[in-house]
Amino acid sequence: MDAFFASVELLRYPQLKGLPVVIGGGRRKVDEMLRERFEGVPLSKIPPDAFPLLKDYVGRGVITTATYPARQFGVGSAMGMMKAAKLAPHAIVLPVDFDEVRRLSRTFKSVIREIAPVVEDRGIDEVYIDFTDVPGGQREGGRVLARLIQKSIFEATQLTCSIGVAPNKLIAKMASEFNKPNGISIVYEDDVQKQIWPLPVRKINGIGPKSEVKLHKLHLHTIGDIAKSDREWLVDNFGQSYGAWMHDAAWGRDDRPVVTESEPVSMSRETTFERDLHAVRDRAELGAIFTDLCVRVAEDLQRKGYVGKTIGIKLRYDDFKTATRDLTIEQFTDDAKTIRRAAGQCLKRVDLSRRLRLLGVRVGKLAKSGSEEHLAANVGAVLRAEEPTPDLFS
DNA sequence: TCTGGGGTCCTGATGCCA
DNA sequence: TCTGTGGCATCAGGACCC
Repeated sequence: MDAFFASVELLRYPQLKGLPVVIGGGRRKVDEMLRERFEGVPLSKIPPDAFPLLKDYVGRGVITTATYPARQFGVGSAMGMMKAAKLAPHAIVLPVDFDEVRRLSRTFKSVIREIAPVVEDRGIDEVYIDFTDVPGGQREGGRVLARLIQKSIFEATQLTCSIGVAPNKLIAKMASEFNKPNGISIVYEDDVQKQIWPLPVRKINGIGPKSEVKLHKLHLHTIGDIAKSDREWLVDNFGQSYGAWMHDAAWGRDDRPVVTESEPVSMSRETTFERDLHAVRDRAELGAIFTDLCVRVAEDLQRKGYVGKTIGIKLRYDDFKTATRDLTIEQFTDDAKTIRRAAGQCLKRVDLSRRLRLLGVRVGKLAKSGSEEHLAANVGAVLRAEEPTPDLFS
């Protein structure tokens, strides 16, 4: 198989080119800061020197993305806003416009599907493409097709796009990062040792911060270090599945196909509070948030046409420790009240004496609404008029 | 000084059952 | 009746990704 990995560089504001900009933070917060001065003015019409600055940001939130000039100060994705404000106080802050991002994402993917139909969705700004059967796909090792894709995306969205071309998904993803932004990189099977092995271990998609630390402790720093270490030794240290996978990945071996269709496994809603809340002292507030989360998950399920059987909650305490509980009920549901009742049961099984910073509600074990699976489970099940059992938040 | 929100997948503990 | 064993489902936590 020959694979492309393509990712678009989202959100370009021409008037901010070359300036340090961070996008993210609490949406409401940034909107408030903007509204103080620019009620109803579109972002593209606001002059650069009028945007709110990071130093004036107060509250919780993380950075979604940052321009390259902002990254020079050491800020980047997933960093807390308050920490970023210390590093780059004069960087401009922009809110994330999720509706706009989703619209661009749909266009980006449909443009690609028109050219090469075998596409795997990998989130809002990324896809894998199997171009083995695309006519002319092999010309110049894939470069001709990659250029066509870039050009078509730009015409439709004004967005640039980086593309990696390789024998499989794993290498294509790494290759796409070689030439950002708006680049094309081709890596052949024989190039793995020269081009991939010198890279830090973290560049493998699937090795995160925890594994990186562990690898460093074992004196493994580059992908080549992993490749050259003994497979069984890796298995001893990282477990059968992960150790063997890591060794294969370092050798550029990956036989995963490009998967064009998939069903969701779960749907959830969660929120971090502006200040930590206490189950007893802030009961009314927590209760309202809890109910609202259940209503929103139910709406998501209904809108997308799914029902679920496993209802779960997620709590994050003030020390950032997380607790989850779930409960599998007899019938599939997309009903807010039913979800709320089951989630309330879960709530009784966690420690509520400590302050909370986050609350979430999740519905898993999904089936298509009205599907055979759904009906078979629900038809014939005893319908009991259950009294809502009070929980701590109600 | 902290650290969003929406997901997937894996692992280990535990309990049930044949 | 007692004990062992293997398979399976459920649950909790954690790593990772965008």
